[in-house]
Amino acid sequence: MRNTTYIREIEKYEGQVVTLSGWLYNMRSSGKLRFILLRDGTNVIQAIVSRNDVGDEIFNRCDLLTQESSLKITGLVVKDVRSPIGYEIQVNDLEIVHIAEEYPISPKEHGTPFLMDHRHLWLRSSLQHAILNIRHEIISACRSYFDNNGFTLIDAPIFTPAACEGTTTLFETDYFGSKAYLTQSGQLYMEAAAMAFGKVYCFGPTFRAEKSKTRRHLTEFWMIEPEMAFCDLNGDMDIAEEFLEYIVQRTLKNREAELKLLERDISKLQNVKRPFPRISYDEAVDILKKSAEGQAFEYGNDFGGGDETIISAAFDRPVMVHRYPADVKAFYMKNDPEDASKALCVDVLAPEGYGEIIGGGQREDDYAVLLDKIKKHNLPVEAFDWYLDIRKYGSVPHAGFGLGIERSVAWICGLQHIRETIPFPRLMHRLQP
RNA sequence: UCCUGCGUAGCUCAACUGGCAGAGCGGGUGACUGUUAAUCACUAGGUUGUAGGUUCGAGUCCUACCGCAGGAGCCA
Repeated sequence: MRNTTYIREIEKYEGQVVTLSGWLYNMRSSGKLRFILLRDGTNVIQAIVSRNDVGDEIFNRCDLLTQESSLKITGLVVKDVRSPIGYEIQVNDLEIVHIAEEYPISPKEHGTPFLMDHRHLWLRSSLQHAILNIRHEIISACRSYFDNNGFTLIDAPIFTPAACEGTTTLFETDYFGSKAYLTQSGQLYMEAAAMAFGKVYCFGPTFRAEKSKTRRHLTEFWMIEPEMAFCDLNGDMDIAEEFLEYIVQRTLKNREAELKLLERDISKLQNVKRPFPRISYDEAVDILKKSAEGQAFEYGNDFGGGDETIISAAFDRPVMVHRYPADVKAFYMKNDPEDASKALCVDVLAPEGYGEIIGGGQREDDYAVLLDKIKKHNLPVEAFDWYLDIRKYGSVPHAGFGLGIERSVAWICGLQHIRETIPFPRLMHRLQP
């Protein structure tokens, strides 16, 4: 058993009799007519059942149908200007596959906690369907970009023996009697892989046990992390902006219908073209100091969510902020040779207040300096033996970055909250479904 | 962890200063041959988050707890 006809390509079948399989999205009745909205995962189409055409037995079957019941409809595909998709089905036959119990999600308003409790059903709704289709497009574009530019996919492990960045809280698990942690970045492994393959990337889930309750945080999210040997900070920024331009422009091209359904202001995305502005941390602080709300900012700190919004509001496309104070950045960042207090790092801030979507930079490639940094951060040196080895056997300048998939999806879709950008979100207060 | 707010029908919400527990949607029954979140009529549906307290009387006031939402810190 296999479907051959989907609503997405219904225009190919105009004037023909087809069988569609799907679920009842909604039904209206009018005397001896039944209007069935059939959803098949690719789109929704209206099917008209007339008592005079199908006879009493098939017609009465319609009245057994409940919202989200599964069914097969056979009928003639006809053009109709009243239809949102231009076509409808005049039904000859209707087969019920399963009568659904009373469906909890009605076509009217619901609150997010209720919908999240029913996330496994909420996925069937049109807006969620659009968001996850765009997520699929973005992930597909990310992979295409790296695959087409000479990068090799190298999967990083999920279980790790120690923190990549000492500051963040990790999820701890029992690993045959010893401790293991869920990864918060594949980067260290990508550095090793870059020395073997030149240009590599990994794409996988990432875990943060921070008790963050904001619209920008998940405890489990997906990150794509490229790493390049023989690459400095400028080369890193070149790749980051070309990469971002590619995924945004490809999504615009292939997912116009979904973006329209989400009422996304497309013009904001059309601006996402190279070159992106590149400003230093010091210049970003100047922007803050000139703004009304940012004057309280203390030089030397990392930017908070509100600070990032002010900085990004000064530009009409993503802005790359480089050379933060080394003290607020991770131990593996290389210091700027022209100003040792700064790190050769870059954060890409999305427009419209969506915050940091990319973080990256040039890595420390000197053995002695890196060892010193590990010690200064109070990290266990033994756990980083293998990582230090990379600096012992043909060390080279190298750089990379990580892009947060969900924050990117939220930005491109124009969503208020990150939780709808992933099929089954994991939040501080949500592990179900 | 801290700050703020919210818990009333399946869902979304009302209920004045403490005075009979309400509506819309959804469900059920019926009407309707072009409906677009269809419409119309009828109908069922409640331990007001939990436990105490104040009061003649608590959805409403007080205390504690539980759950949830937003924000801060931290980060992608």
